[in-house]
Amino acid sequence: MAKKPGIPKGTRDFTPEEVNKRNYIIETIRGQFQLYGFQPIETPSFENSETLLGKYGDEGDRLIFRILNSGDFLRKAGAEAIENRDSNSLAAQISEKALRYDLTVPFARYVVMHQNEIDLPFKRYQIQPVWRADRPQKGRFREFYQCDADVVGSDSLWQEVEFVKLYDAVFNELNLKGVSIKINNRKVLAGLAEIIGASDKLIDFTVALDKLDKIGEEGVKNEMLEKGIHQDAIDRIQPLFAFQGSNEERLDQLEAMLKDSVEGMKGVEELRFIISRVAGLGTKASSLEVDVTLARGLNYYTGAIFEVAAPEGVAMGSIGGGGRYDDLTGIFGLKGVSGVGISFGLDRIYLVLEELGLFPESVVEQTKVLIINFGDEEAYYGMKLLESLREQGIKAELYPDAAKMKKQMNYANKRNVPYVILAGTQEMNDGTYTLKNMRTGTQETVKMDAIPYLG
RNA sequence: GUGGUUGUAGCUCAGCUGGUUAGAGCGCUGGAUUGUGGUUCCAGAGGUCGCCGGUUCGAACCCGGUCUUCCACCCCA
Repeated sequence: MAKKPGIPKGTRDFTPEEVNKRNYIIETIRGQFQLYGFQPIETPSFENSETLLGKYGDEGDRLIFRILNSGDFLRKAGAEAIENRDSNSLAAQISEKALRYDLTVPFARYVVMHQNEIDLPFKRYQIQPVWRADRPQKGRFREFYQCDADVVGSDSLWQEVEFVKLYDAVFNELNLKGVSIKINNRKVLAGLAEIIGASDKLIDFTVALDKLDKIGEEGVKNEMLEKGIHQDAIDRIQPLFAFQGSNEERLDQLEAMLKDSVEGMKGVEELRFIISRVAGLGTKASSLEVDVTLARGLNYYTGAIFEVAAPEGVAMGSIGGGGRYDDLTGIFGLKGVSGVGISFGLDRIYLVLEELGLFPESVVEQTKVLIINFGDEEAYYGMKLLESLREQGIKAELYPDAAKMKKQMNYANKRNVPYVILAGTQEMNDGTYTLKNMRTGTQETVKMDAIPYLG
């Protein structure tokens, strides 16, 4: 007997129902991307290792799936690395390809390679799976979809405003209310580090600050101390731990703290612009909130930083993120091209919609009409009807076998098919068919050429 | 990558300090009902107890390893 099959940790099969629901989300996002003027591209599922490695920090490198070379690669590998059991050195010699880790770096690579065909500013969207060798948890997989929209070649803050509106439009169409779009700015974080004399510890400082809602004020302070940030420096940012009020009030407080930092003040100014314009334009399903503790993607973000939190009460990590990276393509040799973009986490949005029961019923309904099969002659009769139904755009099918009535009805019932058509010798003689509503149980016999109204 | 947790029928779960042929509900198949499903009744099928090894007269239960699940770190969609 063959061993029971399985799939790798952190991957999933999707049932027809799940695929339908996923497609509903994808089509909603895709539709809004197009409405906002983004154009689709796709990139390979794997890239040259050197394209990816070193772009996401040490932590990121660890999570990149690497692809073993083909052939007898060990023969060519350096004996030294094997002898010393040096995995890192050996890996570089026996693996030269790696699975895509996100969609942003491949996009940067794309822009550089296609720079002569692209008209700047270039707005692209991309909906594809990415892979991370992470340890799975709820809402965290090793294979998952990102839905990205980015613009390169424009420094305008109107892009940031547009992205907030885009987020809002998608969540509104998905009927997902109460989403919170958090925004921060790398320059503000850099300014804070600067005024406390910890510019060299920017990453440690912000990573600690980012954990405020998780480990609390004391936890954050302890972590900062552990990272070598002095107590008197921490005291100077004390107001951060008691940040309150409206976005404007928070920005006022920030400004007061950052008045001696040119960079910090620039960050506040940028935030002010985005906040005020979005406030003026309004949002439907989500709210935009300044969150000074937000510190994601610091390895490449240089301006705005976005993170999207599910509505309150839903235990889920962020369902989206993004930000601005000046010089996005610099790592691949094309200087002076700024990029800004956002990402939707399809798999997490799915879990949130599922938890809140927000999938429309129509997403699951597939076939509208099932024609019962009483035998070849009757099936032939039914086929003619099938054709006209399909011409009307009504999803319809014939039960392929002349199985027992009960079995066929049961099949329709379990698959949630709302209508069944019965056409046997009686109907064939009269030139009619019988249409049964499976929800109400009522049925009527109508002329063969009458297309049913299926409400 | 670190620490913990989970795994028994298709699904959700019982299963006593280790002791005969491992159970329930739901689902599934067939029948009651030869052109009428969802309700009801009757009958039936389905499990190498995640996998490998060990302890024991005897293991679903104890021990070790491994895979998987979920959780906390790390990090992140």
